[in-house]
Parts: sequence; C-alpha cells; structure tokens
Amino acid sequence: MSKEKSYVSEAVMRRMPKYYRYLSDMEKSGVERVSSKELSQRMGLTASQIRQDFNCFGGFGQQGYGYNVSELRHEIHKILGLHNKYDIVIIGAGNLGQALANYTGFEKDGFLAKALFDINPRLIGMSIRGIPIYDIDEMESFVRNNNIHIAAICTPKEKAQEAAERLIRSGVRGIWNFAAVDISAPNHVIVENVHLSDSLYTLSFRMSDD
Amino acid sequence: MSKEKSYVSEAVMRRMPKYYRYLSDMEKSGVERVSSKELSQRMGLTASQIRQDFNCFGGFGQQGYGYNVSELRHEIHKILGLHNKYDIVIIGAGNLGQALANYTGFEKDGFLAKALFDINPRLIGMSIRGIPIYDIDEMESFVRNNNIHIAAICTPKEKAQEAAERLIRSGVRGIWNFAAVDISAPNHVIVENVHLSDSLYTLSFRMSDD
DNA sequence: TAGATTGTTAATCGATTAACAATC
DNA sequence: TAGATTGTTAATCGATTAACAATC
Repeated sequence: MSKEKSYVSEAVMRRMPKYYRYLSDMEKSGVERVSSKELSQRMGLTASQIRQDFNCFGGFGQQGYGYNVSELRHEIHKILGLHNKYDIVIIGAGNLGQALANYTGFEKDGFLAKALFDINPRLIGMSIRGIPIYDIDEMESFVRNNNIHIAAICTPKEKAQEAAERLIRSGVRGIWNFAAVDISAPNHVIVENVHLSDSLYTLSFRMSDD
Repeated sequence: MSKEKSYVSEAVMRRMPKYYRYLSDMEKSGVERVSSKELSQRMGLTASQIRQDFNCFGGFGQQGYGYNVSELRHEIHKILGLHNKYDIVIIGAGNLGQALANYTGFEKDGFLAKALFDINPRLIGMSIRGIPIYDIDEMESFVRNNNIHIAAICTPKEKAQEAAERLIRSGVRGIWNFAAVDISAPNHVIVENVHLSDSLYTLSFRMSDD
C-alpha cells in the first residue's frame, strides 16, 4: 500500500505532525472515516493539498469513501517514525532542561529521557522524576554506553556547538536544539531547532505589523 | 530610508529573527560592515535572497560597500517591533510555565512577565523570580487592569482554547501558544505556536527517513 | 448503478535564484 | 576612475490549487 518514501519537501514534512494530531483527536472522539474535504475544513488546508500530501507516501484512501481515520493515523504514526523508541539525554539542567525532564507527555510516543548533564555542582547528583543529573564530564561515556539516539541541548548558546560536537562524536544522531544558535553538524546528524526567541520575535513582528 | 511595510511573506518573516541573531553576534564581535555575499556564507542562504529580503523593508545597504552591521541590526530590531515593550502573562504554572517565568533572557528584548495563573491551590500565592502566581479566576481582571498585551498559554491542551477566548475578551492581542492544539482566534489577534511535540515528531521523521 | 471521493495530471501561483544596470 | 556590491527586474524553480479520469 505504501510507496517508498523518496523525496518529501520540508513543507509537507512540517504538516505531518499536524495531521497526526488531528487524526489522533478524531480517532479518540470516535470518528471512523473522513474525506479530504472534511479534514481540510477542520484543519484549514485545502482538500487538494491534503490529498497531495498523503500521496507522497502512498494511497491511504479509497475512492468514494475517503480515509479510515484509525488506519490513516496509524500510517502517519509510522511515517513519523514513532514506532521507534528513542533514548534521550538532556544537556543543561536549567529551567528548560528540567521542564523537559519533568514533562511526561513524550514518553507515550517512545521518547525516553535517560539522564541530564550539567556543570553546576549543586545540581549534579540530584534527579528529576527519577532521571539523574550527572556531571557533564560523564556525558560522552554515558551516551556511548547507553546507546543514546537524541540529545536535547538546553545549554547557554555559547556552549551549544561544543556540546553538539562532543555528542555527535559519541554517537548521537539527532539533536533537539533549544539554544539560540544554529548548530552545524554533519549530514548524517539531524538537527531540529526550537528557537524560542525567534518565535517570540515573530510574534512581536506580527503584532506591530500595521 | 525605510519603505512602508506592505506585504511580507511568511517565509521572509521567519528569516528576520535569524538575521537579527547573526547581526547581533557580529556587532558584538566588532564586525563593522558585511556584504550580502559574506552574510550568505555565514548563514547558509544565497546573497540574492538576503538582498531580496531586506528590500521588502527598504534599502539598508550601499552599493560598493555592503551593509553597516550596527545600522542593519538596528533596522531589523525596529522591523521586529522590539522597540516596543510587551507585558506578558503566563497561563499555567506547570513545568513549562515556570521555566518561562524563570528565564530572564526575554527581558532585555522588552518582554516582561507580570504574572502566572493556575488552578492548582498549592501553586497559587507562590511566586517565581518575584512574579506572582494567581488563581486563574483573577486572570481576566488582571489582564484588563494591567493592560497585558501577550499571553503565553502553557496549559494542558484541553484548556487552551477556552483560556485563549477569555484572554482575548480581556484585551490580549498576542498569544504565544505552547499547548499542542491549534487555537482559533479573530484576525486582530496574533497566535504564534510553539508545538514542541510537532518539533520532536519532525526530528523522529527525519531520523528514520531512509 | 449513481454518487462520492480519491489519486494524479495540468495550471497557477509564489518564492528563490540569476542577471545586470545603477551607483557608491 | 575602477572595482565592488547593491537594488531590482527577469528567469527559474517548487509548491499549491484546480481539474478530472479512475474507481470504490
């Protein structure tokens, strides 16, 4: 049923989590089938775009019927790679690092925080929701020994690039970057940025836009 | 010097904070001038795109010379509306709400957290970095009386839309939404989303993409 | 079957890149 | 002045939308 995933544009990719959200909600509220038209109305997209998007990955629908919600949700779950389990470390146990560690919502999707790392001696030795905070000196061996896939970088921006390089050398393949810098990494390593200040600036821009 | 800001595409808008970041760094490290070519190399864009982007807002450069870093940074500062001061409330004093309140970095840009609101009686009455946590029942009057511009929504997703509606009725004009739902709002209200789970799903997608 | 809705091709629109005249 | 680099127009590329034959 599902084509090989050849090339998927950034634009399409960024919409997939949104589809997943809407379909999950619909499944939860017992909706069985949905047409591209109805989904387009719910999500504020065009039906055409929705059909194009899904057809990047194969034909999930049925002419005259539409899409089965559970089935489609499941397909997108697979597309997003959420059938995999990911072990995560959090670098920087400040406000944001701790908030991520405390948040339990990502676990149901298979993202498991295994440790935090910090330089602050007052934090080292503590733990958050059972997740230990270690000295940053132990970061590389921990990542290596525990086969960690993803690192969330929550350090000050000055430390982010160096941390990234050490993590990558230790085998990390994905970086979830919360520091306000662009991290450079080799092609086989995926960097996903959450630039909170960029986001806030954008809000400011649009609020003062008139 | 600077044109009226007529229409700026989403794509251009999303690049402005990045320009601002790079130019701020360059100014701090004493770089005086920069050409679109050099900036393009630093930022990983094309020189052409950079010139097009800036020309949405007016001619900031000089033929044969390039751009003056401080001046350009200052222009983008204005474009982003960062000369304004914004008073913020944070709705939901959980992990994320507390992390935002604790973070001091946004204050230098003029974003000032004035209060948090929660339903949890154990949190109400406490304060974070001097920022009080109030009962959510007081949210509307506080927003009205203190002329609050922006609300950061850090509630569970089930509560986000209702909170948004109450905030908007009370005069909020910008919503920084951290809940994993799309909030609907009238046109005059700007909604900026930070969908952390979407971001993580995207990372997963790209890591499993081969 | 007739109606509905997909999958897919073609048309349109918008964003990026290239080119170059203007000018510092 | 000559060289450099902008601002801006034209060309290209890619993404979105429209249209429709295929088919459930």
